[in-house]
Amino acid sequence: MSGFQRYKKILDLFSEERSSWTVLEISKSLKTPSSTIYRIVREMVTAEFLESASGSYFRLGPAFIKFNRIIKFSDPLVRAGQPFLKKLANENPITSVNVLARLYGNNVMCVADYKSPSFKKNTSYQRGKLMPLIYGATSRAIIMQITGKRLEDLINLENFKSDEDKKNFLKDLKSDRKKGYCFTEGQVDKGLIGFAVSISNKKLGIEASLSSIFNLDDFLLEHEPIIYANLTTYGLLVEKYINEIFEDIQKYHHETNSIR
Amino acid sequence: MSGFQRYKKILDLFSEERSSWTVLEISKSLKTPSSTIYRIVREMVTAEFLESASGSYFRLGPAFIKFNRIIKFSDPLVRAGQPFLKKLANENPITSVNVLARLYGNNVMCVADYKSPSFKKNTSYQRGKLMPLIYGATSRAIIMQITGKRLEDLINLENFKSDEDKKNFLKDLKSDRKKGYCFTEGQVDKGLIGFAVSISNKKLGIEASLSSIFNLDDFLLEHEPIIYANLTTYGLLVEKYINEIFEDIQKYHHETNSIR
DNA sequence: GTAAAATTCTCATTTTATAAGAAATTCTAG
DNA sequence: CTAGAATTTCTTATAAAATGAGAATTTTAC
Repeated sequence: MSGFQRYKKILDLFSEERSSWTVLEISKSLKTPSSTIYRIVREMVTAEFLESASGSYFRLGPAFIKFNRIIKFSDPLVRAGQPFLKKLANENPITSVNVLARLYGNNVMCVADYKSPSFKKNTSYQRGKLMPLIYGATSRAIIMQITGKRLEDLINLENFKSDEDKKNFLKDLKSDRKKGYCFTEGQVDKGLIGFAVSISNKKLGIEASLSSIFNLDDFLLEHEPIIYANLTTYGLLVEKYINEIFEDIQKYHHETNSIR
Repeated sequence: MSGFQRYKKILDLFSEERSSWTVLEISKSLKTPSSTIYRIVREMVTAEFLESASGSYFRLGPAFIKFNRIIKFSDPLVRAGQPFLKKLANENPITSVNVLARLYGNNVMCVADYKSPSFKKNTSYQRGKLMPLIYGATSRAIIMQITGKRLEDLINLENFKSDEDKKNFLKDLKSDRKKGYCFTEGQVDKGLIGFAVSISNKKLGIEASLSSIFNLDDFLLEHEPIIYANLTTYGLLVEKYINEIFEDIQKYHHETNSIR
């Protein structure tokens, strides 16, 4: 355990299900002497990445809330896409959850979401949540823009039920790429269906998707063209705004650099 | 520069105004050789605390979104208070911004906010934003629950305009403590007024506040008792829920510990 | 008030980080 | 496609920092 990993391993213990740990628990879990963990935890408390709670428990610190905010207000994808999610929800013919998601390591992470107020069911798509790479339209619209060795590497890390499954997945990917959008049914949450389009910006290294999720029960075939049209329109709009934000950033850096 | 500080110093460069940096810029800014920064940045990219953007720029990584989510769904204060903010907004006699805030080092940080849809002005109170310790009702309701040496230490770090100012501040603090709530006018945002009550839980180490912010123009004296009653009621309710969450956590840890 | 638990401290030893420059890779403009 | 520039990684001896066992101290709980 060295470098940043030393700290990361501790942070990775914290989850929604288990959000507070004592030093002794951490020490056992990482098989590291408690005197060492005490020192590291103290450092992280100073930096506000951890904070002490009651008992002798520690939990994630407010630094995450602060940096999350900075991302929310400066990340080009979130900045460009967030404002459109509500509009998309309002224009969809039936009640929906609308999601911006992107690649995060070997998973897909939701970075912004808007649920119509009338949408009842809980979905797995909420900001900050990791999603499987190979299930759901949201994820598929992201990987369908990746090709070659990179795609191969990503796919090889996944556990397909069978070789048959893998073949089908790759075939679907191809046809979705041609169609320009994805559709899946119940792959992530039962009773829900998803439509998605790709969002990308090479210069900014953005590989993402915009998706709308509906209750299967609400859905009629006649809705499909409207859903598709909405996603396509807003998808392009988001890409356009990402570009504008990119140019702003460039201009800003140019200015700050020339001043120096 | 050693330990976690090594990493923290880099992260602290990133802000809403300046959200992407090249290695060379970081290197200059921290007066550290670029070969060192390259290594550190690479580590942080692997851990997803940074990510590479276009050009040779780096920005904050998705790890913050992930951990922020875990906090949002597990932090007792946020979990207990978040659901009441909207209710509070709806029961207030005039349009409002409603905020949960807590101590964060030597500042106050907003950890949850709900703005009535009809509230026009932008306020400084948004989740993740740091606020001054000595201005605004939101902050005052937090420090008014701190006493003795701890209070002294906190206050001594602040720059008061004059000794007179400091005296007045301490006097106001005393009288607010007696009244049980705070009121300030235009200390943070011009044209806005704030009311706040304390939220605390010793066992969980929570020193926080619940506040409602209004447009001065909308406000009539007859609103005051209603505002005060709402804040007090919801403040107590939030504290009650924090307590319940605390007991849940205790039970959970008791179970998981006895299993082992 | 006291025993147990939590936390900090000490220090010899091991491990890791540092930084200068070389080497390799990636980008860019023609 | 290619040369040159910019970016990034690698190599290395040396300096610096982390480790962990156990003692010492502080805090907590009853």
